Amino acid sequence: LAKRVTTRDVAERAGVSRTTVSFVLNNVPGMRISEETRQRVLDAARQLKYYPDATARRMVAGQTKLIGFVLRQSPEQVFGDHFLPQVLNGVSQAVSQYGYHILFLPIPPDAPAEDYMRLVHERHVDGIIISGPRSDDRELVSAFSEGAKVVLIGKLAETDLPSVDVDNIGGARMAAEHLIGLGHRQIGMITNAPTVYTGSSDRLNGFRDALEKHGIPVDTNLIRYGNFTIESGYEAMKNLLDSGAAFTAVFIASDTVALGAVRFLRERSIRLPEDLAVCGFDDIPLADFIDPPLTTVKLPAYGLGWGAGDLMVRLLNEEIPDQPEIILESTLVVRRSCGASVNNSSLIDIT
Amino acid sequence: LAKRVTTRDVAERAGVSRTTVSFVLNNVPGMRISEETRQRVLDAARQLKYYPDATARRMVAGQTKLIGFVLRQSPEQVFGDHFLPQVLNGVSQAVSQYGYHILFLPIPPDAPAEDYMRLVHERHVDGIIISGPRSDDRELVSAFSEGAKVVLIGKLAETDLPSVDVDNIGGARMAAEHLIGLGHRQIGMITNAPTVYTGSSDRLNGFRDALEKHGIPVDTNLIRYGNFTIESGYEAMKNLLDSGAAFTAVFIASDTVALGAVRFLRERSIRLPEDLAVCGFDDIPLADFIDPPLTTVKLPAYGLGWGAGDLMVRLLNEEIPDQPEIILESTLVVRRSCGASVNNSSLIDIT
DNA sequence: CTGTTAGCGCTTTCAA
DNA sequence: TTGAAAGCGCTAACAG
Repeated sequence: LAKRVTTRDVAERAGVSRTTVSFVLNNVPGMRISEETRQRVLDAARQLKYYPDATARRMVAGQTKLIGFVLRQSPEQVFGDHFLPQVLNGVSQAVSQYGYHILFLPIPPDAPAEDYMRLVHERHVDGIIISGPRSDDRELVSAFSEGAKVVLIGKLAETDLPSVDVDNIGGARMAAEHLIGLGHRQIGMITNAPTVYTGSSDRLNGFRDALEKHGIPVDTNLIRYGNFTIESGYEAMKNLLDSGAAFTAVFIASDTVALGAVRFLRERSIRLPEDLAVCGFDDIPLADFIDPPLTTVKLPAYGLGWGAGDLMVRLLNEEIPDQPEIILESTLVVRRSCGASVNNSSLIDIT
Repeated sequence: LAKRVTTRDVAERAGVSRTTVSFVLNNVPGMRISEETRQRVLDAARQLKYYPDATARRMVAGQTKLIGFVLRQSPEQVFGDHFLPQVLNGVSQAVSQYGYHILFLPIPPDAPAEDYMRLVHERHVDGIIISGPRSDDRELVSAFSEGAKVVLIGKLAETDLPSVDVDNIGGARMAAEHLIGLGHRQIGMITNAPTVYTGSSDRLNGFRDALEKHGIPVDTNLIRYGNFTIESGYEAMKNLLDSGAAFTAVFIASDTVALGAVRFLRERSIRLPEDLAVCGFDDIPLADFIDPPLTTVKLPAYGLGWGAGDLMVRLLNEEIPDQPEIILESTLVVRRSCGASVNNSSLIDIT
């Protein structure tokens, strides 16, 4: 590598001091520099192909202009993460206009929080966005109260850290009401994950809400628990069906889990939606392609990322966000797995 | 924010100089420090919760320990990118053990190369990995020859930049031979994208190779061109079918494009694989779930990322890689869309 | 209008 | 075995 060109070189070439170079190149306001000197500096910089050194700038600026994006997921989860590209893109777009870059750090859930807290302690980044925080990531709370900039994607129970999340309760309620509106009264549910996850218990609660609101008793025998995976959906559905309980519809709080359930239903030759109505959650890309296309709740993935990025920038600017906990609306996407009339058959409507 | 704790504070507290602090904390070899002093320093650091400042370290080390991952894709492409999570994970795993972090930067294809070259010029990063370089990203070549560390995921025609890519030719050949082995002689093809993309023309060439090798004339009338999207597959298949040409199988060089094609075939009530055998490329997660499950060519997404990360680390260590152009093997995943006998029905085999 | 000077926090010769 | 001092490249008070 050729030796690096510094302000010193530019200054020498232009016959001025390093300060002047800095002033000219940064267009420091209030610093009136003669047009002639100015040009000399600019020319010298161009000829020498001078680029300011980011690290040196950070050193003096006291900030890195880097935001850590911590993905608290196991590699397997990451692989199956249909939203990551959108979320990442959202974050990136939100912060790039303010001069920030994204430091991407995948961390398995079983790794100690220390692994990513180092990012903030050692000042690799100005703040961190944590996607999928674990409920025992308590370091976050103390770090935040000590001034660290932290934004959650998802929620951490019993904390008031700045966060962006999907309206899981509302989304689940919407799904359940759709089923109820279609005339179903015996509705089963399979959660997306164990209820230790806030998102899971929220979806379960939304489901319950809707039933109660419509005077339908919640039957615990119709509830099963998924675990993120396709397999867990297969097992849960098998278990639910084999229990002998009667139901005409199922709300499955994860499309991925629903995939497994649908597989099992196919094996048993149970037709959708004729024999059983199925409603999912997430709207993964597959949802529109399985047979029948799955009615589900669409999550605003890009918005999640954008919201987190935007919130972080505000935090970094010392703005006190009026609303540090952002809840994003989700929308019901009606396809054919519930039996509702759909005029835009996915087989024809290509968008 | 509380004032930052520096080596000075630790030194003061331990009653030693900053130098000693640095020696102790970094375990500098050959520096024999009395066990007592050593402990005093360690204690002081712990009590003060001292963390070395990453930026300051970079400043003196002359390297950032950051690797730029540039995603040269439009936002729409990013959204539909099923491989990104795996690739990112691969890169991250490969470099993290060497102390590197990933700087993630999505850049639309129509943005000037300058937008990401700044990363290397201003030394935000020690090197960049470019996923999906544009054929006119020539700055990369000159930058590389001037010592910049660059690794491509994909290929840049007529250059010998270090790169990691999939064996598109071999993969397409494999797909075509599978079809031929099944007895097909009139085989159509829909490309994944215009042939200005190296990957596309490679897949087309692999397809041709296979036919020629088996003495089957290549019929240009059976070739159509996709454009990354589902819609383009729909149109291409429609066009191919309406042309009146006769064929019993189609090789579609992208599962996404194949999705559109399959939609059209369904509309025309053409059964797979009875009426027409279809083979895809990529093995996107959906491939196993559409009806019938799609036979396709699986790409080593994680390996792509890992390979790029590993290559970058070697470059950074000034190792001259014996093989700067890595070509990763792809594998044929036989499902049911081609009519081959499959003992692991996806409806039963849950993995 | 421009230059001198003092750091940012750390590592690392070189002396003591 | 430890400390003084220089310096990474830049910015920004403060003079001149």
